[in-house]
Amino acid sequence: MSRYNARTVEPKWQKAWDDAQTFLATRDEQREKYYVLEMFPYPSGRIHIGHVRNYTMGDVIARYKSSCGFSVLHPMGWDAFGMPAENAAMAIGGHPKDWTYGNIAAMREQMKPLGLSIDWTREFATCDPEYYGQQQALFLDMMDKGLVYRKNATVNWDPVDMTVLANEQVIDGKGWRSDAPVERRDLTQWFFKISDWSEELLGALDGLDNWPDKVKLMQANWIGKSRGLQFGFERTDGGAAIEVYTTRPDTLMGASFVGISPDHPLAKELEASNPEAAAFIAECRKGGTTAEALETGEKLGFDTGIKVKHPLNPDWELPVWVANFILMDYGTGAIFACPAHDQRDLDFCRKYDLPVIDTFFATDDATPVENTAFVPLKTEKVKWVNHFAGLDVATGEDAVNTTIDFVEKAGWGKGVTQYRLRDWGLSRQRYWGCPIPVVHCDDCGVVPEKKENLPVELPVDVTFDIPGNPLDRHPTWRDTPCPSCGKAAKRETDTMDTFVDSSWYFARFTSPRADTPTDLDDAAYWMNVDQYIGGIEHAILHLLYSRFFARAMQETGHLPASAKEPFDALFTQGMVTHAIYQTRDENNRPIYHLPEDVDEANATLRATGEAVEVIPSAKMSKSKKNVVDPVDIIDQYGADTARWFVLSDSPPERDVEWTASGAEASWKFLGRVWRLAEDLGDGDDTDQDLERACAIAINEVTLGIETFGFNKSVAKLYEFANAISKSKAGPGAKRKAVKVLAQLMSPMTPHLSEEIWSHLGGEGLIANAPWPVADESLLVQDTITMPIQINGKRRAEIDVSSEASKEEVEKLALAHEAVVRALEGREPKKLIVVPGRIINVVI
RNA sequence: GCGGGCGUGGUGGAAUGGUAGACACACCAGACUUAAAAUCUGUUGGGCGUAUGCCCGUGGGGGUUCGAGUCCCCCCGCCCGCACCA
Repeated sequence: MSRYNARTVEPKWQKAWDDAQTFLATRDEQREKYYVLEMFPYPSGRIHIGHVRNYTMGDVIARYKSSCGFSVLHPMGWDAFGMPAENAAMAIGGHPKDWTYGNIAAMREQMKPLGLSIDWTREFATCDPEYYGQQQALFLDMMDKGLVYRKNATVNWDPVDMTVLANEQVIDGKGWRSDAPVERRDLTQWFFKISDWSEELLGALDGLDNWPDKVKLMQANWIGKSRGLQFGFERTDGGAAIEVYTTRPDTLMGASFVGISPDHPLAKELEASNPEAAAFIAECRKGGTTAEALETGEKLGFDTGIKVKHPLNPDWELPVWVANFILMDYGTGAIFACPAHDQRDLDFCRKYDLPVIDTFFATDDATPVENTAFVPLKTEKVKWVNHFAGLDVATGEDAVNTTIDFVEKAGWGKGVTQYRLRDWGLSRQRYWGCPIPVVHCDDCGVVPEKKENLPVELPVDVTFDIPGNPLDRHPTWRDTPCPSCGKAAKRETDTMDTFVDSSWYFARFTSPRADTPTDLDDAAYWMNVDQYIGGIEHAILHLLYSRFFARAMQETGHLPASAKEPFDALFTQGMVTHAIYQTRDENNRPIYHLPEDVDEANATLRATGEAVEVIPSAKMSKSKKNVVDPVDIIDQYGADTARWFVLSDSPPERDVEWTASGAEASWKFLGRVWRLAEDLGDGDDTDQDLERACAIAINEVTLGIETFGFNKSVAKLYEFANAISKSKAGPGAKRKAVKVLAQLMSPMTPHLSEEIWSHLGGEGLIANAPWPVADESLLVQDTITMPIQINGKRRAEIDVSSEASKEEVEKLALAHEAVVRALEGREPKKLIVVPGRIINVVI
């Protein structure tokens, strides 16, 4: 008996697939196409076990669909621009380009042994000039269609390094390198007009039937459509009225002050004239730009001394405050605060001693608000106090609508639909990205580069020894003649957000070498992506931007109308986690230990026997040392084991914890399957039970794959393998069953399956064999077992004919000993029979 | 802070509102072996009971239902996102 040797078997079959060009995607109008795509990786340099999970899932789908007769496209590429390459250049020297391409080569070598069914002829990296040149062409077309514009926007500014920082580089409000407090600063930047598509992007979510509800909900909330009231507060000093937008106009009688953003025009006016205001606003500009920083930071206010009149009572004056938590980007940048029904407003009013006025109460409790705002659901009925449109008891929803109608009739405000979605700022003041292909000319203004001059390539002779954007200080690259008038002009030195790169790569895969962004015929054949797979962390930005880009590409003639929604089905997979092992030093600080240094069973260090603390299931992180390297796993057990393990146990959308014992168990199982096949004889014998087990396995494994229940498919395959090993059937029947087993396992463990297939004399490659079909006639059962509940608790079960009528089942149930005993001669209060399912006798 | 999700034995998990714990890990027992490994067989949610069996049990509390892990409300914990990380 020879042991299955993955180390020799796996490369053998990978070569066989390569030689046969098994995974080459070809346009075949005779066959239905299937495009499966996993979110492409950032080339960090090492593949991560999370990559293995992601790509294995896609590979299962791709191989399965291929067996089902589809013409499959399953490509791979690299999301290769971004900050880490520049950081590496700063930290260890060298060039971002060399670092990136070196990493790509290394990762490709680590990925290939996984045996993924990828068409590697379509591979590209977003930092290839061939790719980003087409992206520049696309950008120019979008410019032409008015989808791009420039305006001022706020960035994180490091006053010591004199450079723009990404949010990630701001730690507790300080620059990550300089440790200097970060300031907010305005720059002129490029924007995509995604907000024009708010309604379209929101409405079209309804059609995405094969997207997770949670993702659609997150996107809908992100777009944030709301209906509210916009009106002006007149100033007592005769200055321009302050326009506010509110989604709760019904609470206007509870207004306590008017608040404006530090970036509001009025605030800027005060900044120029009032030193105190200027000092406060300067204070507000400290710290990072994230919504999280703004909303979790201390709420600060400044009383401007300006007063406005309440629109319903000219004698009622409200103070105007500048408040640091009001965003200029949303609504009008000004609000009125109603502290009784908004916790943030309440906290602010208590802090600055501003009035709190209740406008409604719960229907059964009229306790005035103290330190907890009363914020019922908008659908809940509440009792109003002194509502100006005469409301008594009504829901918040009704109150809002009634109020807007009232105000519109009275003529001092209007109902307005707002979206929270902001335009997409794509400018980055960094080197390692796609250059924005425009030129700034003193005479002509902003001039698009000519298409024949694309790609605008990044210069290679740059250094990263000083902070800032090397493009900015590269005269020979920056200085260029104006494409329009030919006079000396300067290139735009901003590069594009890397989200731009990933917003259309899926379309490029349909014709990766085309000399236009896409080839419309290829795009029409391959688009849409039938199944997209990636992490939930991309639920909003990447997926929303891609949906926007698909529409923009349609407007600019690069995608057919049918590809408006680029991803027909989306699946968001969980992370691979691992326990953290730690001991403590004399100061009780944790010391982390690598998994291989720990005896898992006893939770002790192998070297010393010292006990370790085990923190289960944490995100893998190098600093916590809880990382397993897929390369080591493949070396030790082979790719099939790694693939089988990441598909086992945990449902794909949930996190899976990597354990050494689990990997070991997967490896043992695959060995068992090989031994099942190895010494099989042959014959004409058949076995009814095994045939039935085959039919059940085919149906259930297939269902599992179709519904992303890979863990369930795996469990069914265990059952099926167990059934075969326990079966007393003859060699002919067993041989047939094992061939089906190999086929059903082939999307998950393709190498082992090929080996078994060829060993058992299967025809050609199993990768090309058609997916097995269950003999439905074997699945029909004569009798079924039904549980009997008494008052909802299971007390007995009966076997009934699968064709028995409801009445017959009732009769049988009532005659059952346990039921008779429980009834004690009484009639049941109720008798529920769910055919084929359950019987419940209520006494 | 806001938006979204998750929580089931010692562990990973299974369960169209219908027998909670499939399948696997781990543990324990047995077979094989001089021995170990490997392999094979069997037991295993907790409690009570000689036993037919009974009680408890899906993060905590409440509700809807003949019936709730599943639906609703409140709370706790953890995870993801928050627009310049990818």
